[in-house]
Amino acid sequence: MTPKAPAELPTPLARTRLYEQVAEQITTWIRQNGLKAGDRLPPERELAARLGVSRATLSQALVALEVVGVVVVRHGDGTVLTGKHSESRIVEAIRAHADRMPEIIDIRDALETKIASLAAQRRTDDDLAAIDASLDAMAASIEHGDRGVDADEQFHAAVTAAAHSDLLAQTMREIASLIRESRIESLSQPGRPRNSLTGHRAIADAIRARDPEAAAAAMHAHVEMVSDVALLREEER
Amino acid sequence: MTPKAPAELPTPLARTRLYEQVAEQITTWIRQNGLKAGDRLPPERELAARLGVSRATLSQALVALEVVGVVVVRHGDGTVLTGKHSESRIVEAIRAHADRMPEIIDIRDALETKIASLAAQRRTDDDLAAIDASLDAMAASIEHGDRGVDADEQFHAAVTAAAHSDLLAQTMREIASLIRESRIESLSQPGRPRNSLTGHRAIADAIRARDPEAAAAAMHAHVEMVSDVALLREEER
DNA sequence: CTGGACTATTGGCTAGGCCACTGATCCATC
DNA sequence: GATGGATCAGTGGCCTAGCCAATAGTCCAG
Repeated sequence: MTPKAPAELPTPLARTRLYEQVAEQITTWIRQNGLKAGDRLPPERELAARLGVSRATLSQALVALEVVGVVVVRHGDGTVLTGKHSESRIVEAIRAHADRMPEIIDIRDALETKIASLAAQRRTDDDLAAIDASLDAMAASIEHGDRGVDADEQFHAAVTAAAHSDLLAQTMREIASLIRESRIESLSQPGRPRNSLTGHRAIADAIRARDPEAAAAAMHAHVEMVSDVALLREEER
Repeated sequence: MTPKAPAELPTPLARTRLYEQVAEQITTWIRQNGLKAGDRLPPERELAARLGVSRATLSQALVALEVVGVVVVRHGDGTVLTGKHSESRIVEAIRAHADRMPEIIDIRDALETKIASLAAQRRTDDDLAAIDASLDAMAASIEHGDRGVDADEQFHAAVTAAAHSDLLAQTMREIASLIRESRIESLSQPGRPRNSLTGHRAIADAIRARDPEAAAAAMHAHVEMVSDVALLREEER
């Protein structure tokens, strides 16, 4: 409604709570000193004093770390580190290694191939309409000389929805941010958007025909095509 | 080292911290009153009084809920709910629906088939040795009339390791607890452990021969066999 | 050598208080 | 009328001070 959004205002200024900073300090301290599972943090009273905060605030930070699974606080004993760290999250596991593009492609292939197959079996007419709509959007986007990143995501989201599996959708969502990176890379290649659109059409047709094998094959080929770029880029460095 | 573990001692007694109970109460309260994203929690002072805890404790509970992403606490304004809930975690998403056995099988099929394929391409001799060892363990286990649940897990873990993909391994780990349930079901069927062992041998042979397609096919058949039971059980109720 | 009592250490939780931020309202100014 | 400043009530942020409760180690009696 705002009459012409004014470019981009400074920034909403990300303000942090004290406990967040404290938690941050503690984790860096853990990393720097190379503490491992089973090691103990200093007593709350001492740690609070050293960090210059009250015990209450430190306690909040420990609650946060406990929820995330970095430490476990034991009444009367102390605060000990767990081995888990925050490794329970898939994405972070990868981000740590920075460039695991091949692995991303592996899992994407595994999931999307299955998703395509299921979509061919389970899709409703509405699902199909959504998929077709995303194809149109991508075609239009390319017409305008755009790369069609959004439309690309829209297509994959529509197919995923058509598979009617919450778990698969959930897992895809978890690695979505990783996939997005490779997606942008790929679509930046000259002529790639058009190839991608062709691939999408093949997948859509197989789903329309309710042919699981063809859908899986088409999706597999599509993911492979994308991987070319990503892998190439990987070797370049 | 303990001379003969004494069956199963009572229970370590799961003690909970007050803030956990408070957080629990708040979430149930949210659910019962059907609060949605954007709605506000009562002021801390009032809420603390109503729950019969101090503001400090309530604050800890709110930190926990904030870390999990249920609420966002705004200084000077109030505590508002986010729409995210705890849906970021795959396992919990499923546990909520309790019996999503078919979905678990879908994703297991997607991941393990790919893993088998990769294992066939990338396995080292050591990987193969580990896989063979798990087969021996399962055979021995069955000899003893056991169901071989542990050996079964060991086999799949060995294959996963042979795929040399941290991301896939990580994702498998995320849904491991869910798979375990279906695994126990399956192996409880009479004669099933032996069938399972045969399936494992076929997979191992394909990996030994470095034949990705055969490995994928064998794994797919294996997962399908397991699904029979699980799906059957699903229909029974 | 076992079992119980004691004690120092450490976290759990509360009470009460002051400060900082937010949003609404009102009003002086232009 | 619109703008910008001042004010105020409500709300969270964080602190101090203190007592309670659990733990683990020590020591002693049996």
